[in-house]
Amino acid sequence: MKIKNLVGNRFKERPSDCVVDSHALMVRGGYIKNVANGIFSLYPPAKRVTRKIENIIREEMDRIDGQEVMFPVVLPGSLWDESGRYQSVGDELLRFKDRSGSRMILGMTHEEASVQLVKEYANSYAKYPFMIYQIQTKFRDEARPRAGLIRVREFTMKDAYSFHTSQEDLEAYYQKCYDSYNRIFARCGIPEVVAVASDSGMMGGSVSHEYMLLTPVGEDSIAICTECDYRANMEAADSIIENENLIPMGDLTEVHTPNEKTIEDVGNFLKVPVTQTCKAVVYQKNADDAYVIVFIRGDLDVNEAKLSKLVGENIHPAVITEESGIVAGFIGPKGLPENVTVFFDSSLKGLDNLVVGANKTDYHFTGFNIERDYGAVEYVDAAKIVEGGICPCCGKKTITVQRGIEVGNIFQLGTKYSKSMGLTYLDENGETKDAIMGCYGIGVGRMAASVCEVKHDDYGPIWPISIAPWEIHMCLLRADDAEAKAFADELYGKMNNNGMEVLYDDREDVRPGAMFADADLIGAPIRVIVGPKNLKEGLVEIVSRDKSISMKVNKDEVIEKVMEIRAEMFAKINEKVSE
RNA sequence: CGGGGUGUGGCUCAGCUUGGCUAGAGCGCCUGAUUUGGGAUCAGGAGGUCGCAGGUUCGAAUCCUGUCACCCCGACCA
Repeated sequence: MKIKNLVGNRFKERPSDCVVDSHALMVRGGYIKNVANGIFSLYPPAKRVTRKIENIIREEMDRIDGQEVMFPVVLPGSLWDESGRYQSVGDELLRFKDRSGSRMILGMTHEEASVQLVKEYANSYAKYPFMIYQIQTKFRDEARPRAGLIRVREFTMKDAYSFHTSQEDLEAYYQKCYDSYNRIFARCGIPEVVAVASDSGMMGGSVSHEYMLLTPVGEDSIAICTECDYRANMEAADSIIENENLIPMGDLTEVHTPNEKTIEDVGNFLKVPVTQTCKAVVYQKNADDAYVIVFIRGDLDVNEAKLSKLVGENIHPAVITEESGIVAGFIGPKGLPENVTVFFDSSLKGLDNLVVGANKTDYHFTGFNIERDYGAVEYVDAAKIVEGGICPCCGKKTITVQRGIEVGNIFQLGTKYSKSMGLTYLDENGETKDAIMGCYGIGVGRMAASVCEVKHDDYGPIWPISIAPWEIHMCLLRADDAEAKAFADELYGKMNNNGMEVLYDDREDVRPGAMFADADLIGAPIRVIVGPKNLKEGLVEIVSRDKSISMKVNKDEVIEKVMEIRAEMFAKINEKVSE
């Protein structure tokens, strides 16, 4: 491929609306073109990167006995009625009607389609276990796409579905997938991706993991223990709080706290540490539904994902109305209206001298003791884990919170879809059983952007050789020099004949600086520079994009040397790939 | 969905507060010349109904109203 024929412009200046580096570089490098909010076209370099990622994924899925299939992008609403998700999923599921008025959807995930596909086939225990996967376009009508290819509405995803006859078999396969994913990320040049325990959200099921690439640009917060292997999405992380009573237990006293509404204000006003206060956070499902109030230690935040699980449905911060009988800013356990559901977070356990609201405008209680003044309660875990908090695994105060991009996930679905959609089989005893399922996803475009995000410099991406759009970028510095041109053309031909992937820059009238700037944006790991000056001495320059290699070699040994460097680069990547 | 911001040639932006002749600059693009080892120089040139629709006005990129799009924060999110 000659760069002069490459479709797509490269830009010197950073587009003003790009916030993250991968987005800016992929626009500047002629990788992507925005079509609509969260919808992109890919230029050849991006397509070449994603194709390589897809091929690595294919090889690894096939390695764990996956069979590639293809589901439709457009699915009938009725199929999603069967699982109940036509109703239960929110607006990110794009619903529309076809010409006959039938309800249709754009596929955002394919559990339903996968069950539909195998329902007739998988009617006997003898057919199990098996896994099917596809690499295909998904559409999710995200509320807020952002950061280039990292969060989009339309994207390519590998999604896999496994089917089993026992939980043990699912777990064994889940482990295989877990390992397979680590191999995929290592082969794509990002072995630093970590698996974290996660909340399974709308997918349902019990056990699930997310694969996170740690970067400040990431959208998810992850609790990581610096001592042991504990890693969990903030949404799923257990919060453990040990309390000490700094103030001796006193009598319940109502105090006047005019206009002191936030718990920090009240604490300051009463000169009580915020860790000896109890705040109330009010939630509800919808605007007209009953209130759910969580009491939690004043310095902590409620984890809404965990709370939703406790409540059994998705809840959101509530709008408190006058007629509700709830006194915003002065809410306490004592004297609440009857129709509210109350939770006590375990962070309050063991505190016997609390400051709480008195359910009366401008009044709080001091000396509040939950057992004595309210009654026995069952504490729940509804708090967000905090930096420096206690590790649920090793018990030390070693939790750090980092940001990450979710590049993949795996779920043990159980029988959620097989039960609702009637995927059953006959076991050895002729009994009808529900199939047990797992599902496994990887976002291809997001992965490309993520790699760019963690492997780049100011001038462009530094692609790992396994997914680089081209392995070799050859610059001919003086295309007007007949001798140099002849040599470079011949070298280009030979490299092509040797099966090497070369992007050849033989543009005339382009100065070296511009050529190198383009090469930096393309980000090929190996650069071959042919120029008359070196050629006079029989030399050709070879450098690596990451600057770790810089050498001049005899012009007759270029191919040999490049092959050697290429092999070393692959070897370095494969070192990190576990068996 | 709530809050904030921005829409001016392909890209980055100025001009808008305080309305006024043919709407500017840099980059990119085309032609020619001179150049050529880290984004060349000179000369000439193409390209914009200032997001769109109304309104105010003798006159609107500029003021008002509406609308659309995009970006950021939040909510939401396999």
